[in-house]
Amino acid sequence: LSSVGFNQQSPEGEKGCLNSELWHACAGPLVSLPAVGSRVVYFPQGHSEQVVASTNREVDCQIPNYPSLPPQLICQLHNLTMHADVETDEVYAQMTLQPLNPQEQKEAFLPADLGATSKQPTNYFCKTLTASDTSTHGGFSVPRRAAEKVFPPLDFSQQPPAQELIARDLHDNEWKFRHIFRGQPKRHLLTTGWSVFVSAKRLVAGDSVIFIWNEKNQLFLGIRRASRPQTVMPSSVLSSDSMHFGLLAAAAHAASTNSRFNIFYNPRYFTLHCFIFVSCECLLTQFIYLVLRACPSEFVIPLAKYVKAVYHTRVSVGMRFRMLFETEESSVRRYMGTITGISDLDSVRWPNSHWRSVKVGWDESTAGERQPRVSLWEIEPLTTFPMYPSPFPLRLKRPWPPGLPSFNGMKDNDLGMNYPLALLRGDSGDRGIQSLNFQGIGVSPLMHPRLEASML
Amino acid sequence: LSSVGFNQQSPEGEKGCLNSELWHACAGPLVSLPAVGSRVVYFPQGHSEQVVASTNREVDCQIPNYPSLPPQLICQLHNLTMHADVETDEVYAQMTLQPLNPQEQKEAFLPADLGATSKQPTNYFCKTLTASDTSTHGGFSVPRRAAEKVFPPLDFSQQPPAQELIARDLHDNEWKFRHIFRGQPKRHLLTTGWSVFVSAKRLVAGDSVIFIWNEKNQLFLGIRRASRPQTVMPSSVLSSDSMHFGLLAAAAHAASTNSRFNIFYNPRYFTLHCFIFVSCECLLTQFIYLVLRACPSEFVIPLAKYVKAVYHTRVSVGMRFRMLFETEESSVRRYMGTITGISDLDSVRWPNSHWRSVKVGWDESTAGERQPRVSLWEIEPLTTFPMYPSPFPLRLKRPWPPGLPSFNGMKDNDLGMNYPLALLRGDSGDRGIQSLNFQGIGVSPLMHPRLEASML
DNA sequence: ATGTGGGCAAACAGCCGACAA
DNA sequence: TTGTCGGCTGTTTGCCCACAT
Repeated sequence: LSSVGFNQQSPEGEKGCLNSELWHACAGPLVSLPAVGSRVVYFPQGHSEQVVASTNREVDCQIPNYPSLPPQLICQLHNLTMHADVETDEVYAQMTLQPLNPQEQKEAFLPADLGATSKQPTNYFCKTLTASDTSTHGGFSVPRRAAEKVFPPLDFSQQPPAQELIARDLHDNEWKFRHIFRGQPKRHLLTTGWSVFVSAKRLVAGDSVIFIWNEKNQLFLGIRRASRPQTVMPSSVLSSDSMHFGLLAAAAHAASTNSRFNIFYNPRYFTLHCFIFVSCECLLTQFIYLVLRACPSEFVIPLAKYVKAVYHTRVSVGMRFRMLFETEESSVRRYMGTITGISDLDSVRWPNSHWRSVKVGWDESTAGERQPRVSLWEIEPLTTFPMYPSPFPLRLKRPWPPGLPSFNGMKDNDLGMNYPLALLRGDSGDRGIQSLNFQGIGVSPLMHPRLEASML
Repeated sequence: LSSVGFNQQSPEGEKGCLNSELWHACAGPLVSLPAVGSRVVYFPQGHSEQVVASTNREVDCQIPNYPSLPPQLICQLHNLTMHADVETDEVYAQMTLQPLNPQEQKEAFLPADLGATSKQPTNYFCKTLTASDTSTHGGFSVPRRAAEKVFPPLDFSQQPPAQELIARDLHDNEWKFRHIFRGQPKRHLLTTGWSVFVSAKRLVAGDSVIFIWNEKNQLFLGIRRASRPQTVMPSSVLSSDSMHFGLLAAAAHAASTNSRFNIFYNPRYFTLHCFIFVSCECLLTQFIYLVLRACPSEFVIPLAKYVKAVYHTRVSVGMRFRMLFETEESSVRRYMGTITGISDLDSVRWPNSHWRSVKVGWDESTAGERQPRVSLWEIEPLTTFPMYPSPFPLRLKRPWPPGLPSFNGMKDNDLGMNYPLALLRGDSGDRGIQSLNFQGIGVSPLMHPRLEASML
């Protein structure tokens, strides 16, 4: 009775039956989770970075070295549960890891148990909400192909055709919507029930909704907020210094006793990379800012991935590579770059760590940008043939306006595979948007002639 | 640029100019903070308890002993800032502590620098919100004496008398209310602006609002939620095991290097004490549950308080004592009990700790209840004369219903000094409420004859 | 194909005194 | 003294289409 009113821990966590497809859809296309039972590599240094990201506090005290804690621990993944924050619906995973003993460690390098599960659902759509979608004046405008693909078919003999949709979110809450096909020209709309959902989830223009239609004819829906982690305030519990002590001490203790420990992995805390381009259009200089989410800070990766990258891949300064990025519209793109150095990120505390040991330069960034660092397993070295700097990329986006999150002139397609979008900032103001905004249906983003032409 | 959108740390914390009176009013009458510069005693064990309370997770892994960490650290309090959670307005404090070196420790016991600041404001009122107060149908009914005491006087030549009130909350946000004196009979009301406040703070019936009128003729307002900590979900950042490692490692490191460390103190995470009574009324057995908030888990206390309690007070089993409690309506009450034992709470990990070393029995609880534990400095031993068990106390309250937080049949007075309230649960259902609900104006709670009669 | 806005009806918010506890 | 309610407006919500992109 001393814990009256404290039983708020995510109920879906207790049951452990959170919908995996939906979780992955919300986590994004780059996120894959190691398989339960497989061997993984855990990087305390990367874990530390995530704590910095989530507490928004750098460590400002002297944290001693933990001699028993190497920069990476080879572990057995005993348990993995997917969760979603009750307040914000932010997805995260809890993992139970057990460091292998020295004997097991040696054996670990022999069999390559590859095992990463990334069940991106097939029948789903993702739409970035417009001002109309989130206003109280109306409902939700469903992209036609999306509605046809993931909603149950309407009875078109009715006038107008309409039905009730029931969808479940990550917490297994039920949401009911009236789905109607009307208007001139005809279109799919969600009316009654939509605004309740918008206000309950506190959605604003720019956020995204995801609908999934699975094999069992069940409908699910999730949300992805527009790059602003909401919680970012564990405050009042533990100082960020103590948190860093905590993760190091927990890992060190587990390593020295070969016992299990738990970590939380939040795939939506990305490493942000910033690209800046200078191009010329309409005889006016254009500055193009591009902020991309790289692979999330994966501080637990499959052992096989680590072994392959560290022991079976030869990298050297000057070598060219490709790397996957998630765009603001949540599709995947590859960017190219060159390795400019290989060195310790923190040679004092974490000597000989492979975590972000590779300094890189991006083809598209100006020389003025500081070099970001990546880890070996994040990049795909190109050894076959050398490439000269590629033409300017297409997935451009200006940094999120710090104030209100309103959108103008944006276009997305209807199935999550968005087409390129270019927003320019420069002397000619927003005029450039018009000339670059297009729908590249059936055209490879890398090959779209119009944008390439406009950039050079 | 890698921290785009992450600057959400409480702005008032940066400036450090949060209104102290308001903070204390929200923290409650039992909370006092040590003075900056003074010497305090820090209990890692108590800190641990607060982490358990805020994460709602017991430690389920084996945490090793930290040999360099004694059960209590004598520290210098270098810095103390008051904060309020941006989302929930929950108050908390950050303290910077520096363990004294052995030489300083010895000296510490000589001069008794007493120093606890508890600036409970004088001109304030606290009202528990009714269903009418929080409904969208109307405004806020201001208790007459409260309005006269803390609101600027109305111009009664107007018909009806009305004015605009501007009050600031803990985040220095401005809230405007129309204050009007009307109705038949006449009463003070807050109308326009009130519902905006209620929905912005997500207040429900049972929560409390506090208005303060200070010497500079400024009006402040704060809230206190009805015993349900809202956040309780640091989740997704660090496992509770790691948090325990963290607080211990941080304190141990600071102790061994005599360096500073930071802690968060959340005064609203109380120790809940549960009292159960059995009485007879209307020929039906009545079970009366009483849940009280004890002194909060004060794991940082003034050194003088510690020295006095531990070295200058003689306690023994069988001794009677009094202890302060905060009631559901946020006034202070003393309850009496008897010391039933003195022993380590955790003799393995924290031998010879004074943290909750005193086992007690309460006069009002039945024998079936397990004995709670208190610390020496929380109680006030009675050495003058022995007392037999006091008549049943009056401040009764049934445990908060787990579901919706609705109130019925509650009465509070207008100045935070609430009068007794009795709610019964038993075979006769809620009928008992009627017979026990009263206003004891001018009657000492301990002496109210009607309730005493009804209980025995 | 789909975002926005005007028109309109129904629902809700919110101010008032009456009444009762 | 103050909590709740019925009565009564003014505002908002939310469904419909037209129109523009």
